[in-house]
Amino acid sequence: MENKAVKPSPQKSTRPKSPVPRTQLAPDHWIESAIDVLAREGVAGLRVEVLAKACGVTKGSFYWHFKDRQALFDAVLERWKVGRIRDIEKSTAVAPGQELAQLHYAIEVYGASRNRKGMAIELAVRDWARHDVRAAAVVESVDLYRLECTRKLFVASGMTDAEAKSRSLLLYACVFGLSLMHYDQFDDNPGDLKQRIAERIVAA
Amino acid sequence: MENKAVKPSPQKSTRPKSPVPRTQLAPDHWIESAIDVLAREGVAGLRVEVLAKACGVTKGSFYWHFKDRQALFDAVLERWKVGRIRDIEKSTAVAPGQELAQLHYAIEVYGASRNRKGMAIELAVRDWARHDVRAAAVVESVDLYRLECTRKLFVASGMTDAEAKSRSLLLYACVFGLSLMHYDQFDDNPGDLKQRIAERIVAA
DNA sequence: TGGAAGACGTACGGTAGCGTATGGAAAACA
DNA sequence: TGTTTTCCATACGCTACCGTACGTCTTCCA
Repeated sequence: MENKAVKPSPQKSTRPKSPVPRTQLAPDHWIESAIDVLAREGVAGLRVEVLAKACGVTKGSFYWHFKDRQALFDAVLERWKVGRIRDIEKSTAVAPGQELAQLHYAIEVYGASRNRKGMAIELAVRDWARHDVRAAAVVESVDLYRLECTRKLFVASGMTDAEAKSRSLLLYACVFGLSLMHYDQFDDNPGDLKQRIAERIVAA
Repeated sequence: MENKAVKPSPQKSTRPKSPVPRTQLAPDHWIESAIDVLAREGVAGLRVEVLAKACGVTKGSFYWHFKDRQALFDAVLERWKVGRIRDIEKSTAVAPGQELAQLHYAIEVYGASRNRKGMAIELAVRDWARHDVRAAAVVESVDLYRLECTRKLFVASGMTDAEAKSRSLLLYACVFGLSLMHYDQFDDNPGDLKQRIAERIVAA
């Protein structure tokens, strides 16, 4: 396995066509690939040589684009943060009178099975935040933004500010908490359970 | 650093007094130490040589008591499981008429700052369960037991079974979800927020 | 067209960790 | 007191990483 004098092999069968812009393209590719791995394996899976193999290159490329592993971590966190804030803005902008419907929609979206990867990233980042102050700071800022947005929705639907705050916190706590639990055997109609929970969170 | 011909040093200054029962004592010590590390660093921190140093011994001891690393994992999961079930039984046994008070107490206990380590273990095990089927099975059985116990409390307090199920799920989802979130900056009176949330979960 | 910079491959040293093999001390036992 | 069993230490091989040094190819530009 060692000292294997591999032939040069100029064409590594990867990179079949990308003759146009070589630069400024790779960093994004690294980050997106890293977020994929983050969703599947958590931050512990973000290893330089593994990512390189997943990208079809070697470490040489990585250390050209990033100072070190921590630089990739920072880039991943930053991209996650801006992505979350953009999504929150998009999903809490609503016409007057539709606030409660929008809150229901927000709850449903997080629990949807099509959003499995998004929730996996969410949980991975939160677990990351339990051991890393940088990740914790990002999670805190995202949480604050989310809580503020849904608080405004509750206020717009007629609640007091104190009540809106507690509802907002309840909403996200429940959304993330549900994704932590294993209740498949608890009820044969989980859709009904979720519906009742959403009502309890949103309804007056 | 290498090939350091260390002197035998028969007395390693550890084990100052334990002349009574040598056997059958170490395995528990390993498991308890492992759970400590689990709370602080997650399952990724459960490394044989690190644990050995924390216990004041070497790997030799570990591999005498455990077949391999997975055996320790299994032991940790088993101990956590029986500990959780014992606690649940203790905290959901209640005199008739006190069901709602007991539910409030359960919510408060999980969020209490004195229970920080317990919640850290809880989150570590749940993150573990996202990448390991054995941990997932343990979490599932514990969740099922918890959900059943609180469901009975809600039923005993006069709710329908369907409503009790959704409340039970809401309770634990919220408890675990809150511990995932960073909302220190969201409100200057988190106690009031928690109180309102608990009311929303429990009250009719 | 020839050199310079960009982008990547290869090889190396170093660390951390798993699991095994083996020796050795202490206790239990006969 | 001698032997066996417990229990642990030491040393070893192996793998997976991180980060660096350096070589190589391509592309762009004067």
